[in-house]
Amino acid sequence: MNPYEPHAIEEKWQKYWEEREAFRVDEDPSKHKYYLLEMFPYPSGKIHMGHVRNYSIGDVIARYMTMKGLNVLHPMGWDAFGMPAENAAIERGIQPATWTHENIDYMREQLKRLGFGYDWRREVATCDVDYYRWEQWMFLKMFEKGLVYRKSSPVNFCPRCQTVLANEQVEGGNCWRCGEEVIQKELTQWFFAITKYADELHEYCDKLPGWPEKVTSMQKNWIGKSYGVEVHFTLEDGSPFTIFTTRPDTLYGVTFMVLAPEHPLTLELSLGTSQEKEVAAFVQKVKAQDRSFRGEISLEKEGVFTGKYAINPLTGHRIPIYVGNFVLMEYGTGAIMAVPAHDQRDFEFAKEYGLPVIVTITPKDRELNAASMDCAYVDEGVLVNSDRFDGMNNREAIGAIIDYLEEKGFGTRTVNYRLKDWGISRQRYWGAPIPIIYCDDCGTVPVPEKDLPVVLPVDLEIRMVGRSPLADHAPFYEVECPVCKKKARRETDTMDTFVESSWYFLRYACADYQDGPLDRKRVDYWMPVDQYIGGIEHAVLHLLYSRFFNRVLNELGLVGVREPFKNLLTQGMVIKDGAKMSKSKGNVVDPNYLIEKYGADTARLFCLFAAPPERDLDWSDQGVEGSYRFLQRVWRLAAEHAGSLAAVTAVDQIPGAGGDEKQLIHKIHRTIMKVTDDVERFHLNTAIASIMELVNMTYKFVEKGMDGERGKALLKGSIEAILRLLYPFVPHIVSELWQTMGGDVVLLRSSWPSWDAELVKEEKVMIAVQVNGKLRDTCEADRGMGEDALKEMVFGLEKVQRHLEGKAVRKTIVVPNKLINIVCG
RNA sequence: GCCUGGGUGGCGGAACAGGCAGACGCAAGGGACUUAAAAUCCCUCGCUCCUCGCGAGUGUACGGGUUCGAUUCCCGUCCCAGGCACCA
Repeated sequence: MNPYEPHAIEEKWQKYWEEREAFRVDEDPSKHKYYLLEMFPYPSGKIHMGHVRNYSIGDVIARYMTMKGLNVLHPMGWDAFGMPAENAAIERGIQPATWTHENIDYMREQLKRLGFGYDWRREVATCDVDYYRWEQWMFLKMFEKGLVYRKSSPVNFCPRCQTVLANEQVEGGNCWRCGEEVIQKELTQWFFAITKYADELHEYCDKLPGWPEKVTSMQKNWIGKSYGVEVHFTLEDGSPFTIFTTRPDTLYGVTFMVLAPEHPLTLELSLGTSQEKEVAAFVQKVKAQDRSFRGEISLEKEGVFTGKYAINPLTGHRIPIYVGNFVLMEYGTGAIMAVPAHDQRDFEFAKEYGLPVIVTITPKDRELNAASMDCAYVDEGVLVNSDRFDGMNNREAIGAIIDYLEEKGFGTRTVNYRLKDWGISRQRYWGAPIPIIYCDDCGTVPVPEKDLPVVLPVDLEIRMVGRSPLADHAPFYEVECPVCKKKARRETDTMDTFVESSWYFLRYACADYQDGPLDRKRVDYWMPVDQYIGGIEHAVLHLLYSRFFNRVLNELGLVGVREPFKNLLTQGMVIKDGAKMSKSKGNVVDPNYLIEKYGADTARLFCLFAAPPERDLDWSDQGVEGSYRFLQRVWRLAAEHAGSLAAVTAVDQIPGAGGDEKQLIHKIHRTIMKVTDDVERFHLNTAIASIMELVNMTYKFVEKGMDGERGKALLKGSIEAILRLLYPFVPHIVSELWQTMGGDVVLLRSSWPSWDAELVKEEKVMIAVQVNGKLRDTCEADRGMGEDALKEMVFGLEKVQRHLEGKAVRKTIVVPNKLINIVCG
């Protein structure tokens, strides 16, 4: 028997797969397709354990689905634009393009050394002109449709990265990438109109049963849909003053109004009043504070009276208008009605400035006293002081009051979203150029389609100056206006790299297509992605952008489906010593080291066995040893008997078999059933555990001595089942052993084993025997034994007798083939 | 504060639909083989108590409830992780 030498066999089989293009796949309408996708990596330099885990899970599913006979698309590519390439350029004087491509080449080799089966013909790198040229094309189409526009607005800016960030890319006031505190800056930039799809994106969250609820609820939360009403108050001169509220049931309790400092009316209202100076000073002061500071929930509520009043359309009351630091311009109308009795924020503000409190909702069990309240009452109750709505439950009142407002023309039912449009301009070099030209005479002119692509020059010096190096590179920005042919200037910002990752999964379907962005026919064959696998960190970023982008492309006629990802699996992080692996923590395990020490199969097996995919994986060096030991055990089992079993025909059932043979047959079939079921549900850790059990039992079978030819045939049947079941997890060692045993490796790749439902059942079953719900004994019985026979047998047991002593049996519960519980007392 | 998850041995984790809690693996302890070590194989392994047995009790964050029976269902509490958060 040869010893298990992972390196030699892994190299051998990787070469074999490569030479035969084993994972090449073509569109074949006669076969069922299965599109399996893992989130593509950023080519940062080398593969880390998170990738190994993600791609190991994916590879199991891809190989399993292939074995089941599906036509499996399993592609890989590179999210290749981004800042680290520029940083490398600044720090080491290497061109971003060179750095990126070198990294890609190295990482591609690493993926191959891990034995992942991809159709490499479909590889895409987003920094290649052949990729981003189509993104520019899409940008132009979106421009035509009004889905992309330019505006000046305060934006999130990271001083370290020297660029703008989308709202989704700010985490608790800090940059999602580098952690630097984000500041606000007024900039003109390009936006994708994702809010036009806010409602649909929200609604479809409930139509994605294949997604973890955690992710859809995070997306819903992010979109932040709230139902309410815009109420038209008026100023004393009769001009309109509209606010948004979700609580029209409290309209009779309004005692003041508050405007956001940025609201255009704020300064206007105070003009000519005694408050003018004070308001102006307040607005100045608030604007000087940065947004993360203003967002602090603990921030003291402050405000100033504007000098003007509004009229409540329901009551006709004259209500003072304030400006306040806690009202946001970006949400609703930038103005609110304040009901201190039933809103905690309003309550705090009212207390601070001595404003009145009017109770309009009372709880069922007590009276509220406006004068003595120490916090707002925000729960359900019955309306009071509310004219015709008195006595109504406040939940019902919401609808009733909205109806009344609409009838009278005082308001309009409205839905508000927290989601903002997606700002995509980045003042960075290493990204896809935005295909726009600015002309003094013609204004903003899109680059004509025939002039695409706008190629990113790859031969300029990269410096850290707070704007794109492209802005200093005349050969790029000096351009003639496509309309009037006069001198014009090209847009020098590039697109957010999340744009590239919003459609790469479509390009895989037709990566070589040259006549357009996507080959509809091929895209239609493969889409949607049947299973998407990646980290939870993209729950709102990438996954929301992709859903938006796919919809746009669907409307452009490029894709047939509305939702791109049918099923989503979010895998957990890889943890060591209680923290995520990171250079700064010094707890990184290098995949190269693992491959060298144990081989790729062991690395894969450990990642899959140590925890279920969705959970965080606690790294354990001893656990890796254990996985290695298991593979050695499998190796010995198969390799040792390969010779003596060469001439034997494998069987997995023997009519009339008994004893150990029967037990093993049963185990083989039950394991096949269990592993199939587990893999379908992504319970890969338990799938491996049950294969281990079968291996253990097969060893025992060998030790007990096989019964001649028949036993050998069964042993071979068991080993073959083990190898087949193990193939998706550890394909190198299995391929080698399969070949050693004289099997056809091509066949192996398409033969997931099936089980015989009859053989899964055991004829003898162990019955748990309980007295008053406590386990007292177990006994063996024939499957399907009648209740009476079973009772007779069980009542005869000594331990049962002992616990029944002196007690009367009240009843007996029998769960067929499982349990009997005798209730006595 | 709100929305998701989650809490099971020394550890990672099992238990699919309410029916033997702790599969599988790691670690630990004991033994076999060996001149020795490694490797391999065998045994023990939730906790407590005792008369050490074919023993008793107890045990899935905590407190209740439903049930013959609850890790699983219901109510309440605590803790941990992630997300959102003056969003009107």
